[in-house]
Amino acid sequence: MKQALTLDFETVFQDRGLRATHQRLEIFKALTESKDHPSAETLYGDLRKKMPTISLDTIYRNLHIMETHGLIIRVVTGQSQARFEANLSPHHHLICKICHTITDILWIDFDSLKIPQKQVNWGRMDSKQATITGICRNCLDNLKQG
Amino acid sequence: MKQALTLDFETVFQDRGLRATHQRLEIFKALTESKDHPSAETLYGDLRKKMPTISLDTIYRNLHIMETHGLIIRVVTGQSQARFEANLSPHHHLICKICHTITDILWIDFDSLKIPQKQVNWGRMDSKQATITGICRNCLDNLKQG
DNA sequence: CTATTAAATAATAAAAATTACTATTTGGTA
DNA sequence: TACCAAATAGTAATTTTTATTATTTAATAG
Repeated sequence: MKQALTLDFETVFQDRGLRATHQRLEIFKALTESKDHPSAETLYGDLRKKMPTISLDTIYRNLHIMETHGLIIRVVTGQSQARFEANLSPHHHLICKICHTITDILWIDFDSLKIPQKQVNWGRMDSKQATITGICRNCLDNLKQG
Repeated sequence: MKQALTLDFETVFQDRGLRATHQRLEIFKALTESKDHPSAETLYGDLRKKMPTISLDTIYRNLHIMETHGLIIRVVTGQSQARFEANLSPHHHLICKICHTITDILWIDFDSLKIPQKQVNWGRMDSKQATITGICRNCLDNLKQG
């Protein structure tokens, strides 16, 4: 079972002419297993527990490679740090401006919405995404207390 | 006419208990007059032509202050550089992933869309924004040529 | 199963983007 | 006109990301 999963990850890269290195597999696996849209720095911290010698450069390089190969998505935020996810199914984001938590949501009504007629000649549109910003319940509660 | 405009800008800050300094007025004016969602660095380059001694720190500090006072918006992008605008009316963005140009669009159908019922308890939602990413007509033409 | 080789990595440095520090200047008020 | 807190310029320090290079490793072919 676990063997089969590892093989899947390997072929994902090999099918694209990319080497299935240990670091690369672990970075991708971490992204597929996490739901918190980690930054490069966060991934670095997490992965060093299992691979103490992994370098931050390797994280950034592989995130960039996976992004250009469409294996992961760079989440559109207003933060300075870039955030990533491996969830490629159509979904959208709730972003808390206090704790910077990003929550995935489904929004079928938005997915089926047509882009305004006026913009059809803008160019090639690859994806449309909705971002809702505000303050999450948890941070709201903290504000009331403090 | 120009005098009246200057007075308006001044009261915008004074009403909020902020000093109407020359630098602050010029930064805000530059944002209200530009349509290209400039970054701090871009504003710095532009403003230095008229105010050679203005510092980058002043740009960043004032952008942050204006953002927290709701006078400008930090545009949600996938870039490392932050981008800003003073257009506060509801609108959305087309972002070219080649030249990073940001184009404003109106999208009334999206504006009137209700947020999924499932998420009503997430917290306090302040704004919802649609971001469409792709490659603009200009960059598409360049790709075909090169 | 070993040798080969180009791709990938670790370690480090550099660059880019943002924030902090401090002496000086300035806008608003008295 | 003088005062004073707020804001600025100049500089340094952080944070975030990308580049450089010697070494290691995955894929392959013998």
